[in-house]
Amino acid sequence: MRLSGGVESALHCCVALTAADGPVPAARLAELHGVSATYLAKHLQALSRAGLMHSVQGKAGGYVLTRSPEEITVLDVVEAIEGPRSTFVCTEIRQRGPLAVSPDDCTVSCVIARTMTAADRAWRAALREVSIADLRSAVGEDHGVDVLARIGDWLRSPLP
Amino acid sequence: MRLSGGVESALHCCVALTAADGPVPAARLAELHGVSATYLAKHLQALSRAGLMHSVQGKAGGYVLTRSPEEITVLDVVEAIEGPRSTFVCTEIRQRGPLAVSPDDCTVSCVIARTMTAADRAWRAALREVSIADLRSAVGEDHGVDVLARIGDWLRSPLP
DNA sequence: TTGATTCGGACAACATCTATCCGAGTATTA
DNA sequence: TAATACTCGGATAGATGTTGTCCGAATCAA
Ligand code: SF4
Ligand code: SF4
Repeated sequence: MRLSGGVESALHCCVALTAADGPVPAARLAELHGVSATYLAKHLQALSRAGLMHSVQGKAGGYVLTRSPEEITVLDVVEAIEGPRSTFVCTEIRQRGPLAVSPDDCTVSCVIARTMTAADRAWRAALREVSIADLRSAVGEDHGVDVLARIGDWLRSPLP
Repeated sequence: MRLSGGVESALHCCVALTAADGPVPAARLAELHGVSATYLAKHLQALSRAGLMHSVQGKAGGYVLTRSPEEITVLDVVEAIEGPRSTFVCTEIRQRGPLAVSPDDCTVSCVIARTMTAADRAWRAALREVSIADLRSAVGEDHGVDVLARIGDWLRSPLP
């Protein structure tokens, strides 16, 4: 029950992309964050499949956010990386064993599944409340308002 | 990011134990639920280590709940199986790369970690609201009030 | 004292996550 | 226009954690 580490990288990349005007290659984002370039590319592909960003191929290509930062929630990123499946999967234990209840009495999911699903929804609701724009402004408050500008400049600067 | 399947079995066992007066062996609980006996034993050991139930060895031994069902929450069971660690682990990406922030500016956890931790707390809070007693009463409402009595009778009946 | 029965932790098989590689495709540019 | 350099994309191995199993040590009833 550990969240994939790629979620953290993906969120950082989304925030960094808000500071860039043009497309940014995956290799550049990986160097900025000090992570594996090839592995980060895999996660960026997942974000692209989910429609959060679209890729531009060719010499000056890279990734660009499709929507405005206010329209992308943390939940969108998490579900793009982890998949939309719920954390709890029911195996219908109540229909097994010597005292199994008949499938006719299982029209509604049982109380255990209901409890787990409710908790899962609460988790997702908390993630949906925060947008990439919120993250960006909070980063500005924590580390100075010019940190985004510095990131933008570094992304535009040519590689040595 | 899938919850361990053992959580489901463990919760069912806790509810079943509220219907039994004396200790119940792991093998009996496994047969009742139609799951692997040796694997269920592993999870019951975890619950025992967490102090939710205590084991009685010997001929008429088994597992007994230590507290009343009202005093055991679903969160207690989940944390006993999954471990108390948070779902999100921070790797301090902001301290890496060419624009790394100095550790002096990292006295407080960053906004991404704060968001993830808040969502994790919401998930745990939802699980803490439901007790084993709540599950038991809900099972009675869903499948008839006598289902608990039938489970208790079956647990007491001798093996063929 | 005997003996059957139980738990407890140590041991493989499987799945998932992590990390990597090279080919397909496109805008640049001479 | 044709060569070219750069990009993404999915297919491919390795590490980690989960699932499932086994047998020995301890315990209580007879
Ligand atoms: S969690 Fe609920 S629905 Fe799933 S097997 Fe258990 S009783 Fe059935
Ligand atoms: S910026 Fe936040 S989530 Fe990212 S590494 Fe730093 S503390 Fe962790």
